[in-house]
Amino acid sequence: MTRLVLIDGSSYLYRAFHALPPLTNAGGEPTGALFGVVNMLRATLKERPEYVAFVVDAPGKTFRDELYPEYKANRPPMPDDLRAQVQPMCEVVEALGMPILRVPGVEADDVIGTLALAAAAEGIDVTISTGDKDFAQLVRPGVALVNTMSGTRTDSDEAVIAKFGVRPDQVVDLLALMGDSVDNIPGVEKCGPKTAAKWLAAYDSLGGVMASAGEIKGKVGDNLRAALDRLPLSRELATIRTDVELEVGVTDLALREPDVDTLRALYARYGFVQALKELDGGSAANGNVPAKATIARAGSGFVAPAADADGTAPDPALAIEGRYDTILDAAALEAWITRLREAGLFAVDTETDSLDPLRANLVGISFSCEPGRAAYLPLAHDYPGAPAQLDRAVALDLLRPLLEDPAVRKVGQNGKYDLHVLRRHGVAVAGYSDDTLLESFVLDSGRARHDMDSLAKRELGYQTVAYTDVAGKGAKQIPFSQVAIDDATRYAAEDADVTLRLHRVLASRLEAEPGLRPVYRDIEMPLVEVLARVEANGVLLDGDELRRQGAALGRRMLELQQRATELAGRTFNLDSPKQVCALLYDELKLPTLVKTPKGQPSANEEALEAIADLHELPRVILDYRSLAKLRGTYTDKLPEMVNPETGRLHTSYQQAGAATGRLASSDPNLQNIPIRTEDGRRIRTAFVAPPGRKIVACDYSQIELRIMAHLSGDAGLVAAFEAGADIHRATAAEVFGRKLDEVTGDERRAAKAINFGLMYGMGAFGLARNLGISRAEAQDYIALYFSRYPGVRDFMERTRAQAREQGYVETVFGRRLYLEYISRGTQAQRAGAERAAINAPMQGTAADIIKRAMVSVDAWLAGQAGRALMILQVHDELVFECEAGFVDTLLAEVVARMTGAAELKVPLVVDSGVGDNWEQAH
DNA sequence: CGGGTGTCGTAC
DNA sequence: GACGTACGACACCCGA
Repeated sequence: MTRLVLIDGSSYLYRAFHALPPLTNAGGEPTGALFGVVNMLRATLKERPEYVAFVVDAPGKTFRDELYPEYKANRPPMPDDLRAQVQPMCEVVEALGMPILRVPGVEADDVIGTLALAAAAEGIDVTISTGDKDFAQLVRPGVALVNTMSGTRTDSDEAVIAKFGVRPDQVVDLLALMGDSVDNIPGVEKCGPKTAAKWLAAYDSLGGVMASAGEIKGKVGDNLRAALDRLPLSRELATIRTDVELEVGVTDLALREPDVDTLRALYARYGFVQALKELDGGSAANGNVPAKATIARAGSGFVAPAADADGTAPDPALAIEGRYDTILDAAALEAWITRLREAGLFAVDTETDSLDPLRANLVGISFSCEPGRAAYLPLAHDYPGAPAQLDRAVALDLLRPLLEDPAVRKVGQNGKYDLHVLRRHGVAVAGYSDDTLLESFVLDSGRARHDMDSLAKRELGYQTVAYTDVAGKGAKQIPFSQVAIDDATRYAAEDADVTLRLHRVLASRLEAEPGLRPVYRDIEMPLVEVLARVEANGVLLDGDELRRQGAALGRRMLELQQRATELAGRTFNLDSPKQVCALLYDELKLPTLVKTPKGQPSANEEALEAIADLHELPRVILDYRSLAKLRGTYTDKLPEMVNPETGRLHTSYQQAGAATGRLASSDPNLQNIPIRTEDGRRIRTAFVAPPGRKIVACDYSQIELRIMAHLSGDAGLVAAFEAGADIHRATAAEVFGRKLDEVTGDERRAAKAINFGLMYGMGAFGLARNLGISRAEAQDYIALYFSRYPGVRDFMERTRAQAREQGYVETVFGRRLYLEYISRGTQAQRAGAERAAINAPMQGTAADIIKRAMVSVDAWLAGQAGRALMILQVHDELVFECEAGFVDTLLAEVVARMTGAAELKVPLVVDSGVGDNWEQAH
């Protein structure tokens, strides 16, 4: 299909100017905005569209100034440093072969709008490249928006709705209601995107909103009525014209061949190293940049500060002056490689341009094999005036034998990240033997933070250079590739240096704890690479299915919203607990039966459920909320997170995530995908296997209760599990004095609540609330339970005592959880610590067991040539993607390895399922 | 506009 | 005060 890309030049120039630091080239000319725009243009041209136009505003007044003299009156004049970059920008655009359009009397927006619709009408695929949200009004079949700076694409009604909460044809209405302080367009006071979208959802259009202005209550309603006269004008100002008389047509906008010589001269003049490289076919930069004669320099030089009063006393020997090299040529790199190899163990750290290791580009690597001595190897620093660096592929080829040698040990801080990055750049690291994050986690889970800055402060009394010190923060943050190499060396080499020093301290502490060593060496370290593989495998997501579900949920939400408005007699934000409380309790005078932890009236599920018999509204809010949750957290978010490189969804597992030893999952969290309700469970149908493959799910049956049986040794509980009984039914039979087959549904439900409640340290109060019975009855149940399972009572008492005496509790495999508040702090804090103490051995042992199973299963999978992949872990469940013909083999092997991961006093049982998607596999 | 807090809700 | 471990969405508030 023929493509046309329309670039909103003015928008990018302004955005790049504000987003990037005030860079200059060697001659002192400002280049920051130019640099941003050039990078954007290079990215755009990679797609080689047939037609392209770079559209900028022409000087002079436009029809909008005629309509409204105050239009853009608040705009400050263009800063001189930006103005100076306009001409160079046009030269680069010309040299790249792009037509530039400047039309007097209208704005660039109107030119873009007109061309976009004209081209789309001819069947051309139009992409508008802009950072300006106003263009969402133009989205329709054949017209898409991209924002190259943020990497977002808006190409459908659904995408616009996801972003703004309204359809493309409602965008101008939304903009009119909101107003725009930058362009000085008046809107409705206190009406932001949320309020405007809500009104438009209820009344469809600006006309509808204006006609119903009388119904809208509150201060914003008054503001709306005050603004009624102005709104038509605001709407006109916000409307992008699509009928401008133009002298050019789409066919005049063909992309020409670039003028390479001119480009080379321009890039060299402004110091755009990366762009130059690309121009010359990706080879190292040539004579236009300083020759690469630089040698490794010693001594960026810093002195570690003395420990702060609140830090533990540092070993003075550690506070030595660091000597950090920057490696810029092959000779220096080879010298370092020799040094690292001879050391036998070294710390390594990668620097990249993203927190997501599955998207990050490698910018540099640092090493250290001796405290205070480290090197940084920059590979892709790209800013005006950046020195020539070793070619990334060449440097990695030199490093590969070292990094892939299992006999040379590597230490990292959260090395899973670096393993991912290096793997994606063609290096399969071997010999990854130690991780300071995990050393700290195993030594001190529960009491301490394990990030490098905290560790350095606590263990070394040393304040590291913060990332934000070199890269800035918030809107001013720059990618690491634009950090000056000297600053980068100071930061990155220090990371490697500190990692190595931390390892020395933590490894010797670990050495002194024989009970903890196996947890670290046999469970956590082997798991690092397993998790990296699981994350890299990812899961295939049916994004269209989720988008369909999201749209359906949206329709139901709209109905509920309208119903809520009727019942309330006014509009309100259903998503705001505060507004819901004001409405239900202040206006409708419903009783406040539940309070938040801070003592305020609550609008949570329990509270609304409690008043659902008194009024129809609480039920509507509850229904709305359950749908809003699914849409906001899952159906709309997950498809956005699919990795474009792999086409799959990759979570990140935090190995030091939960103090008990459990993993945590994030970005996205795939450990809390719904399953309990039908609407929720449907989301799992979108976690699919590709053609010819199946999803296989294997989960431990009642693993924590089995561990409770093991730890307590309670004869009754152990016997029940050995008999293979339905444990909740068996508990009910014991507690209520029934035969197994006489247990009623309610009795089993109560027994289940007791079983789970006990594991969480719940008391009579909680059980009563849970089961809707009196506290006295709940107390009776618990007493009865303990009389039938006396071993469990003893175990809990023992655990509490151990926690108080030692300050920690242990899992079956020796993992410790320290409980800071077990013998100090408030009464509530101590009670909380006791509950955590009771829960941790069970939750933590379950975590140990599945981690061991994962290591074992992964070792087997490694020999199966990809016929099956481990793709998810959800605390007691492992999920695989597997060739259809290999399912039986996989199941046999996985079940054996999961059940064999621990020898307890009761058997471990694994349930499994197979299907085309995760829902079916249950 | 970004960070921090509060509230709510999903999983095991 | 009263059920353990997580992550994350949205609203709201504050300060730049």
